[in-house]
Amino acid sequence: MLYRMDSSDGDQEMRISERLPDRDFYMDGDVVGISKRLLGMKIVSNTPDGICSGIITETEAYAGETDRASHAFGGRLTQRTEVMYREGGIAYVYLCYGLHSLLNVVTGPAGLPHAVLLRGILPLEGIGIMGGRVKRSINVHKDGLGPGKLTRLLGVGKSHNGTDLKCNGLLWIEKSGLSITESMITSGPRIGIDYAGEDAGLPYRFLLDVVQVEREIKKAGLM
DNA sequence: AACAAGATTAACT
DNA sequence: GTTAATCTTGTTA
Repeated sequence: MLYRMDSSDGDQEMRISERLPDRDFYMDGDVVGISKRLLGMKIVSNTPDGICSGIITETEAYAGETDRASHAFGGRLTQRTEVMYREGGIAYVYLCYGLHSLLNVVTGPAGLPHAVLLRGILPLEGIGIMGGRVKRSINVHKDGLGPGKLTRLLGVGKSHNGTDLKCNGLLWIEKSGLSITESMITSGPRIGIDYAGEDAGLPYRFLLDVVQVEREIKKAGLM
């Protein structure tokens, strides 16, 4: 499948498949490392409304059975967590507080229930479609921040649970081509997991400096 | 079968 | 800063 990048790229046209991270990218057992490497990549959704995308700007690592904040803590293998135990490179979507769909990237080999929660995007393509979903115009600096807000903008819901993110189907992740350095990343404790006891303080939340990212986006001609 | 809690958000005071 | 909205899941009985 071919897909034309926006006009500022002139006649540059590239196969999406060349931008899809390979299977090995998701198989890494280091979920913290993947959480950082996902920053600056592009998440894309394809729904009947059209294509929407955003640059991933905030992530959190959930380190499987040994992490008190993880749904799989203690080896809990249930209908809900079963997706986390599959091979990396698929989506884990669940309903939080009965209201919000939260989107995770499952990572690691089968049997290792690691996942990365996507907490923030900088909307890129399909901003008009996103506006329709929230019934007002989009503020790209605010409306993509928050795990529930991100899924609403992208039109992601429980039906996306288990979706393969390694292929361009309904929901996938692409390399953006942006050059992200360690100096653009800050880390801190995860949000909303006070119940996790001693693991609540782990610095497993990662944020991209939006100012620097936008500079990169302009440099790369994505905006 | 019943129940408490939750990886949140928006709209309040 | 506080609170309502809303429902699936995991746990306990």
